[in-house]
Amino acid sequence: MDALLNRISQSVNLEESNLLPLKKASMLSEVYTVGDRIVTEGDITHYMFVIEKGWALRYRILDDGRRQILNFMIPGDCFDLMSIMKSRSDHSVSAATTVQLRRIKSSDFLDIIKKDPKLTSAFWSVAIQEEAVLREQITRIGRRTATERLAHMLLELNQRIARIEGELSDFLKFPITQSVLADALGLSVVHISRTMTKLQRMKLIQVTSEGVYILDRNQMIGISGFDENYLDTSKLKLAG
Amino acid sequence: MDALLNRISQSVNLEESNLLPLKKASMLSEVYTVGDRIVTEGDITHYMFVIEKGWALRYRILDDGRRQILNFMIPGDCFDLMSIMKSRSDHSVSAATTVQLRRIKSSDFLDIIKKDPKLTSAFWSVAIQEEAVLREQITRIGRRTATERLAHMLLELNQRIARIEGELSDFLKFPITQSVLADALGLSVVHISRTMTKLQRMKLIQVTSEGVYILDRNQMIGISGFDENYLDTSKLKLAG
DNA sequence: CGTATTCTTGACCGTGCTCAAGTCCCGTGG
DNA sequence: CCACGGGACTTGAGCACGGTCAAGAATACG
Repeated sequence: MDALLNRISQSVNLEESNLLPLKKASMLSEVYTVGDRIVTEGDITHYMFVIEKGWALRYRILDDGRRQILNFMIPGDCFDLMSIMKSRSDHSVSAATTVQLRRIKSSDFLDIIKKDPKLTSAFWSVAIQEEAVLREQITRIGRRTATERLAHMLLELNQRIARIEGELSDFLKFPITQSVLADALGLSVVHISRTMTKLQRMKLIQVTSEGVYILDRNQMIGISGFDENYLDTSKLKLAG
Repeated sequence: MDALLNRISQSVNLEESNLLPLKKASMLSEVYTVGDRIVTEGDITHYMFVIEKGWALRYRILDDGRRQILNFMIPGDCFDLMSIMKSRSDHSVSAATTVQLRRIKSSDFLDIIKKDPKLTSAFWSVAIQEEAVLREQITRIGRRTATERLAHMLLELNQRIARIEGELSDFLKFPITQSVLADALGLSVVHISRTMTKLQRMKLIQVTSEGVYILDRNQMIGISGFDENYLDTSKLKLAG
């Protein structure tokens, strides 16, 4: 429950007590390992999921096998909030690392948040952020160069991790292959490799098998046009 | 109110009576003309808007002037549902044609939909579709070629118009300059022009000053990988 | 009717792709 | 413990898709 609490209490002052009903109604899922599919395109899921541990990917596959990663999901991220409408999923979700989920029946979820305005507010905030992440992804792949895309993506993930960990670290633990990164950024694997090398030669990052050190954040921000206020929802509240 | 009614009654059986409270609490905006900004990045809007007439654009501008159109908004589309969280807008909205809006205070909107489960359901559905449109945009610009992107975009707009007009027409009234189309598809104006010409030479479309005739829908679908079930929300309902 | 914007077309260029070979790393089995 | 195999990453060479620049035509607008 910690992942969820951390996530949604950024924008709304929640107590453990607000989460109790969710906790009761939800259960931990089996553990998924790398590559396991959690949701398949076309499915109707009857659950809302929260990532407790690990990273997951939302993606679509085109007829000829091309893959587009829509976004990365990290602990505290929720999906599919939209399952409460019983619609078919237009994309798949799979585990990028070992993943532990918490799941709650859509109908229970709906009942619970309807009864607690703070929870309603919290999940609206989650939905807002989800859309913001998608919009950022659109401008990234639509109008930025390869170098900008990569730097921007690393900064975004670094920042999103910071929000759940409570502090901004210069080390981004990054369990993602270059092949996944390529499909996220609309580039080829080869070009991702070259671009990573380029960023390292520029002394902006250092790559290890565990992740990426951000050596010069200011210059990274400069070349990528990253917005430091991105996802700053600390001052959100429900209209009324 | 017709635009809104048409839009949301696809997924939920709504009567005029469901909309009455919204009608009472909302008002028609002044008319915007081409290029007028409706929302500016960084604004906190206190209103939810519905497009009654005309087309609008959501977009972001990068520091050096590059522009990315996030999506096209047509009659019946709503924004910003998210204003109920009082967050700053991370993008701008402007009129692509003469635009007439209906606006309703976020707080009133929230009160009204909370009282009517059908309305709650209807607007969840709107939010789902909004996200689906963004995801489609990501795969389009991330993993499709210029020709595929253009054909796919035309089919999407054709389909979205069909949903509000009630029937699928082979003529798409298209009030958009190639410059806007370029910024939507992550391409240059010059390349949009060449690609339109190419589609015409292939006898897939015919372009007039008023819009685009879709001459061979099947082949268009074939080359673009368009999903005909896209946004088919006719069977959605609220979990419970 | 003149000016500005949009669209078209050509020539050239460059970012990023493809193909291919080679290295590194790690897990598995002999 | 080493040999093997597979996946991930790197690097080079050549190419192509789409960008840029520029000039001219068409269209819209004041």
